[in-house]
Amino acid sequence: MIDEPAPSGATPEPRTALTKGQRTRYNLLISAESVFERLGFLDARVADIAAEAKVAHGTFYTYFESKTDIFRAVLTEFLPPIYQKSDYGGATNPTPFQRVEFGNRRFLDVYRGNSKMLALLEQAATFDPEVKVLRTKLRHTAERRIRRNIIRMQEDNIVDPGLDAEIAASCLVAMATHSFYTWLVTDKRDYDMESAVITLSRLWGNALGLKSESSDRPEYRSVTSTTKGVVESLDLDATS
Amino acid sequence: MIDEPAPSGATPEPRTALTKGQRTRYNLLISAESVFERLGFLDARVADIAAEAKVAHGTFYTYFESKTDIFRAVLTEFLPPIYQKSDYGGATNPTPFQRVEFGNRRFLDVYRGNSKMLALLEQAATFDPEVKVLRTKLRHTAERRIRRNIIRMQEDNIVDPGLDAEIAASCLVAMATHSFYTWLVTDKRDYDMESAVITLSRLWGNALGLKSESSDRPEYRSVTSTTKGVVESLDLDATS
Amino acid sequence: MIDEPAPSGATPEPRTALTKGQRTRYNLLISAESVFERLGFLDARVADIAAEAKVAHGTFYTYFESKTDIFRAVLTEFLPPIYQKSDYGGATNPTPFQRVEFGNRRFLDVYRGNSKMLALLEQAATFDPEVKVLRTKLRHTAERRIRRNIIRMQEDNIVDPGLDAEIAASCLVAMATHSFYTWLVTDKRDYDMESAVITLSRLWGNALGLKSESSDRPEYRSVTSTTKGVVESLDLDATS
Amino acid sequence: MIDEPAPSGATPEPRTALTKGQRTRYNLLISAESVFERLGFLDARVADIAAEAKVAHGTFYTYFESKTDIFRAVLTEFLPPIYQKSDYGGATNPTPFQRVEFGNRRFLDVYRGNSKMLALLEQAATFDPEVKVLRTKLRHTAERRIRRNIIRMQEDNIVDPGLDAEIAASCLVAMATHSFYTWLVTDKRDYDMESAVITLSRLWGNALGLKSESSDRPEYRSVTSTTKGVVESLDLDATS
DNA sequence: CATGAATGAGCTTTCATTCAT
DNA sequence: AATGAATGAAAGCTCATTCAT
Repeated sequence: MIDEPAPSGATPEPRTALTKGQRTRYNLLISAESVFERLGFLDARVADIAAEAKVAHGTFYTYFESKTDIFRAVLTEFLPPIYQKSDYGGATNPTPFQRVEFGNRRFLDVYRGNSKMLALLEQAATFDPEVKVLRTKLRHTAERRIRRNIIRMQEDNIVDPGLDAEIAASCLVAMATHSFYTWLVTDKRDYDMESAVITLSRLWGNALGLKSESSDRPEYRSVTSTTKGVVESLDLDATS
Repeated sequence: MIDEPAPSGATPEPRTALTKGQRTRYNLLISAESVFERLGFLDARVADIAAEAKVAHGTFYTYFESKTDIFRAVLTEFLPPIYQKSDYGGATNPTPFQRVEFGNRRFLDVYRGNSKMLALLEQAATFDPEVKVLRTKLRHTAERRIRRNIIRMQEDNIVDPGLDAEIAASCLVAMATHSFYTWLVTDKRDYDMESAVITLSRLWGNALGLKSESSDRPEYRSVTSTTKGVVESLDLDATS
Repeated sequence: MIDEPAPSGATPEPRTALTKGQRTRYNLLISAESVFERLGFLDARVADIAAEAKVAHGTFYTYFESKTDIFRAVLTEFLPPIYQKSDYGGATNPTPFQRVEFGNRRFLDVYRGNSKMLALLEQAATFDPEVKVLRTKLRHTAERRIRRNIIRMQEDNIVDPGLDAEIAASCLVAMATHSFYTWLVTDKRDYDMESAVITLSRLWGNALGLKSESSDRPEYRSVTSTTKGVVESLDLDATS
Repeated sequence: MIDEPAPSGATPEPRTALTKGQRTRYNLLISAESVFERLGFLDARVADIAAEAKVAHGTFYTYFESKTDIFRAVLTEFLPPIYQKSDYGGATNPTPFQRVEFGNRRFLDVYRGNSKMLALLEQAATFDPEVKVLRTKLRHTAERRIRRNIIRMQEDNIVDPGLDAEIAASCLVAMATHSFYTWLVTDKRDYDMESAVITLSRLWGNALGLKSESSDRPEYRSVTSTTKGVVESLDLDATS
């Protein structure tokens, strides 16, 4: 973030010198993302992508087999980074409630910064099996991490032990992702996102029956919002 | 087949005698539903629908303006009934926890019986603005009802008063609908749905900080499942 | 032939009233034949065929699935008639030599009147498996008939009994068809076809060791040419 | 692989040391033959040939002007040798019947060993004028030689003098080449080739009315098969 | 109302060939 | 000579929609 050469949004800049071919491929990817975001998958034409990348129509097919192919490439090469674990300096000993809120805030950032891409992901998942698999994989990764956290907290006796950890994880991920998806991607609701994150996190904590050892959540008062600390619980990095 | 409207499953049969034109229109609707479920919106062709309805290709356009038109008609005329309020006989004085569980069970039934249609709804909502509006309306109706219930229960002091009722309603609807959507429509997971409903309901109740006057939820034990009683909290009927 | 409405060359005129669709299909077939003959299979474009039939490009696909499809249709619907058995009035008791000559003369007529089509058949057979099958079928039908005649004549003791009838039939059909093909289709040689048929027939008769009971072939003199009588030996009608 | 031209089967190996450029050209030819045999002319792509020769796509055009160009080169540089006169040691004084059989046997060998190439030759001749010329030239060479033999034998009074030598030669070449082509290239018939050659040769001899001075063909018995002696009658070498 | 033939814009994809490096 | 990226003309095919009968 600090010493990197100014990444533009979520799309990562290639780090090393590129051959001419790699450069063209990269330009096509960037152009495709732009065109897909502007027109959606269905209305986007290969011609649009090629034109935006300033290459001949046929050049497109030197690098990608089809519109679907480049679409998947955009998702697989540009999406994962937005889910990468981001460490955040000091923040010693976050309470469980804080961790939940950190996680949800991280989610908010991801949906805020990539709403178009995520809308594309959902759209394509409805008709492209491979994209569906990608989406399922991302979701599973998130669920797995949450599930582990729930189990650990159940062992620590600070979470309702009557909950099925796996199903609960699935439900909570559904709540967080779909809420943000609804608010930011499909419905464009004008909720105050600060309040929304706090409410969502409170529901989440309540749902688990979360009891901090040191009673970090004062009964019926808003949690203190902060983004410090390592976000672990919601890391969706598919490769981890 | 010839003199009977042949109702099937959730699709409502017309109640009164139909003119020939109405009959043809109805046949087209039924066929469209079948074709859309089989092929998805994008791969379905008007020709398929006409063929399945045993009418000439051109006849289609006597009744519907376009493929999108009949698609919307299928959704608006066949979907609403699946969200109809279903009263459930006796069941006197259900506890709040029971009501939550009843609601979620009703949700389960809806997703179980209409997974294809609901998948179509999601798919079409990603590229058809009118369908998107329809989906948003259905969701709002559900959220409104939940919100009212939350507010009422907050007034009765049996729900966490620190929660923003509107946002909480949105989150909880997201959790329930998206969980079922994931489990039954997109991922086809083999979770035991009985356990899933119970876990989901428990999370829901916990999230709200639900306290029954008569302590209806024994600490850390599964709720008794029943489908009797009137499902109010999740009624999505857009007309109500 | 006499009371029919002026058939044009080898292409048969439809006999009954045609619906609009059948008329269009027929026009496309006629146009396709013309275009294929003019440009060959490879250079012919669907657009050319549609244009020649004066229909929209898309109309083509109402009747045929692809260029290959209509090509096969042209061959299967227009070729078989050119091989149909043609009776030829009186000519009582043709001698075996006369029958051979009749057959070859019939062959000549077929190749003369349909050289373009037969060139197309050969061309397409080199890359279209179905056309190859068609060609093989036509050839087999011819071989079968010749074989039967050879066997019968061997039984009558007027043909070299040391010949394998099947292989001999295959060789003789190869000789006749490929000679005419070379002379008339590929090389356009300016041989006098009258002499050519006579020489070919004499070779054929010699090859079989043909001995007429009444010595119909005067030693070393040209046979009398005639086209009367029923041509049986070379009937290639695949349906018989 | 590196310092050897790797000759394979019928394809002639270059005899002298090659420059790097010549080596590349040769590799391209070998690769082209392989690719054409595998895919046919139409489906073969320049890219395939270059890839198989392990050179860059563009390098192809340093050596050949087009796909058609290298195709012709393959035919002219690799086909002629297969028609080379092959002397066959001792075999003193072959009878005319033996010579016919030798010739047909030689033909059989050629078609057996080069069916793919000969199929390609036929295919390309249907759409490439230059290849057509090549094919006609090969055929003419064969016909010329047969014609000379026929004339000589007619002068020797051992062949039917009523036959037009040129047309007869054309017919007999058609019979032999097209029979083998049908049996081995297009139809893949499972005739016993030994019997086939004998039948074919017998027909050939009969057709010419061949009378050996010393009656070399015992009435209705198979000729003795041998491949010894110089094959003259069917030598197709276009350069002779 | 029903028919079904006709329309044609619009998209994807291929690959022989060129050319700057 | 060799490279391999870039070119772009061409063609096939689809299918929602129209319309004359």
